[in-house]
Amino acid sequence: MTTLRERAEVQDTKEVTTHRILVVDDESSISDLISTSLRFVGFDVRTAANGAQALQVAQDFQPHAIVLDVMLPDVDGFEVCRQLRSEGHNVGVLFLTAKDGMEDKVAGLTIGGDDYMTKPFSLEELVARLRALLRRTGAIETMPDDEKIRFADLELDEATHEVRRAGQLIDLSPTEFLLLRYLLINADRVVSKAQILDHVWQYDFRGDAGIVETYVSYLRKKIDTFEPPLIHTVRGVGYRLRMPPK
Amino acid sequence: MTTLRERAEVQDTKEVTTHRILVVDDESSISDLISTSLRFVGFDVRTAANGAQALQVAQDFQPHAIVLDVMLPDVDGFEVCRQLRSEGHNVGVLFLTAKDGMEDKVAGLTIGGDDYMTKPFSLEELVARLRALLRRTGAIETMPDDEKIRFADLELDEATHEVRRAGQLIDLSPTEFLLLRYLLINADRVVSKAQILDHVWQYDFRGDAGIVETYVSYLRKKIDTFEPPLIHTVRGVGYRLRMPPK
DNA sequence: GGGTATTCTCAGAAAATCCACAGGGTGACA
DNA sequence: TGTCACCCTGTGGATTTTCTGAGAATACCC
Repeated sequence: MTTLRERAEVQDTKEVTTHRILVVDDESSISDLISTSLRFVGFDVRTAANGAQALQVAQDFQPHAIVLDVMLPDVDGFEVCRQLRSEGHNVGVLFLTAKDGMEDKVAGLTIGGDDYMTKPFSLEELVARLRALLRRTGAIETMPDDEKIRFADLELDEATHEVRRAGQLIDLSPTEFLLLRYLLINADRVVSKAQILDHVWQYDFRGDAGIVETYVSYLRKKIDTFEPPLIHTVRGVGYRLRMPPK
Repeated sequence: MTTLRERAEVQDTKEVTTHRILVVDDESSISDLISTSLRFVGFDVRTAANGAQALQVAQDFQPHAIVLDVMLPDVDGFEVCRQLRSEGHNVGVLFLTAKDGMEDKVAGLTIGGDDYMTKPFSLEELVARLRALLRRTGAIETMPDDEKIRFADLELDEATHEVRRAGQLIDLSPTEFLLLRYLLINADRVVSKAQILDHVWQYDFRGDAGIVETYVSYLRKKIDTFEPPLIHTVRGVGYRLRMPPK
């Protein structure tokens, strides 16, 4: 399996107070991928490869949130979660599940402030969900407006998943939303198609980078029919969200 | 394989705190080319020819960044990277990949601040990407303005890929951008056409040096329509960016 | 189940870029 | 002032990159 890594961005959203995240997964490729990604956006990350280890690490790491695979070699994720809670750890948990029949079961078990995602997922989404989780569990105290990303007359609301341009509501598909979000987070800087692919698409996507062009085209049709256009292509390099040059 | 046709350049941007870079490639022609180039710009370079050696050297060299070919005789670059990280080396990696079937394997290379380039590349670009990598991984502490290179009323922004003359935005093609960047880095110094060719063009470029004249001409048409002209030719020697003598 | 939305591939068109080449300029120097 | 080497720049074709529409495959929703 490929180890994922690379590049440069999201300085904007670096965590101010560094939050501690525990990542629990027995596949090292996955936990590497996740922890690299989370570290990069500014979290303090520790990993565990099984339930026992998870409990142990949680004890002295005292994480603010846990990314927890439900399928572990020893006990399953739910059990780990239960034990943590009974030991008084009051942390949010983001469950990871394979894409089998389990989904409903997981959904039922994530009653509190918890959440779950099915593998494979996009790293952008992982980060977004984790932040939302931290907010819900009070680990991040948030101003009411804090969940909106703005650029020019463009506004993206994390909480409601609404996007507006010039006040007007715009309907985006999930992928379009993630792409726009990534562009917004990196507003004004050039991001390459490879970067976009790595962050917005599921980590096991093996297709061509041409898909990015297609989605940029979709996005333009939806948000850049307004004036002025905000999505600009930097030939040979990538794309960039920017205000019209003055 | 090409050797550097001429030496001596880029003193301006010598690293202040010398950064240690580990170059890992089994083709000695490539690793020579790279390490020579990096040493010139002021890095402290060490090389390794395979994965095992890389791990070993990394251990006592403690590099700030690694230039890592993914195709190695023993283990592949991804594995090397993973092992490094699991040993606690928290360094940025700039992967080098061949232009062929690698495309799908390339997925995920830009996740954690790392980057990749496909061979063949231009040395200018290598250095630029490496610097960006060091900035991202915090090995270079950066002022917000640090990604701009200025000379007179000329300004080149690495992050946005914008170039301005007298505040006015100027649109450059990728090669024009690299060329201008090279001239800017060597501002006030004469650079020969051979040097330019070696640094700006891909290292396997087999064409005529006359191409440099063509591109200088392009550049002049775009940035030297302003007064005063900044690109000066030093007959028989090369080109030089300079302010008009008063 | 059927209809709709979404994702992704593919391929042609359009545009930008790259590069070779060649004629005309220009500076250096005798 | 003539000559020569070097340099500038326009032309044009090949190549690369990007955009976009059409359609197949899939997922989602009622």
